[in-house]
Amino acid sequence: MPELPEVEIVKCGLESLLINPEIKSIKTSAKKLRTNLNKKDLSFLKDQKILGLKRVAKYILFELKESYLISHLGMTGSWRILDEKRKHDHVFVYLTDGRVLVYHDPRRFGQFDLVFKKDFILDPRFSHLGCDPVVSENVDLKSIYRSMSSKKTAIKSYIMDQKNIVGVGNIYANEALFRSQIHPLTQTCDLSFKKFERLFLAIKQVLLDAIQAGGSTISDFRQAGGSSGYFQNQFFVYGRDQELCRKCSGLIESQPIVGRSSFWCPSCQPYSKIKVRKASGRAESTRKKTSRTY
DNA sequence: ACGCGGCCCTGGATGC
DNA sequence: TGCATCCAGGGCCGCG
Repeated sequence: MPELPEVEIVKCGLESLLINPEIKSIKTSAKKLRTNLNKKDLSFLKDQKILGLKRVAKYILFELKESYLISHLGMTGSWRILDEKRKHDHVFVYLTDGRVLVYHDPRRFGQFDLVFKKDFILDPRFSHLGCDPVVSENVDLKSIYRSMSSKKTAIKSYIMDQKNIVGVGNIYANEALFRSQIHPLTQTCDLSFKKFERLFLAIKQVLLDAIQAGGSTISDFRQAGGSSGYFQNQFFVYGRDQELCRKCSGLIESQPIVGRSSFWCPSCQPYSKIKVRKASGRAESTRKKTSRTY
């Protein structure tokens, strides 16, 4: 299930496969993906040179002269150079060097689109994205924290919302919360700045570690080219319900949070509401100090 | 305005 | 063995 690390790895894999490539034509299967290229797009894409690849959040962008061919892997999307046709192959990119790049997606949650560069900035999919913990420099944590504190939702759901922080899906949200010792149900308004800062660093680190390990391979994810990642061997909590915590040997617990399976260690991630509350005078002074310090 | 549940979709696991 | 049911989840939509 591709989150930021997996998408980054697929993008890098595609970069290495596509040296000086030119699209001859693109064909699609009749099956519906979440969004498909239409006939007009397909005719526009003929004879276009691929100038480069970018990753924006969990999207892969094939940079063309005036436009971007957008690919989102959804849950089970993958790219490979066509060897033999397989069930669930949906998009075939015929290159002028004779090779065929093929997009495979059993669950068909993937998306394709063509967006002109001039329209890119206004595209609602890209205009509301939060910061990218892996590539953004000088992230203004204070301002994210201010906006977060005014909301009331489970922190896990908050960090998975691409409007807030991009690239974090269910696996890495669980793992980052474990690393920063925060219970996933903690309300955003109850989290201190210090804990949020710790969480943000944990998110960044877990994403970087996963990239380093080649991503996580759970059932469907494959790198461009087909090899597996091995970050799944380093999970502390994800998918480990009722197993022993690798840190304290307590039992990992699990429960859906906002519709997504969530895992935590109750002793490493105690659920508490410790925060500097705004109501009291004492809290107010601490709050002032907080905003000065950070 | 914002938070949350439902939905899309298929393959694998589980239950009977 | 074979069929039915459930579960996984990224992002969009609609409801309260």
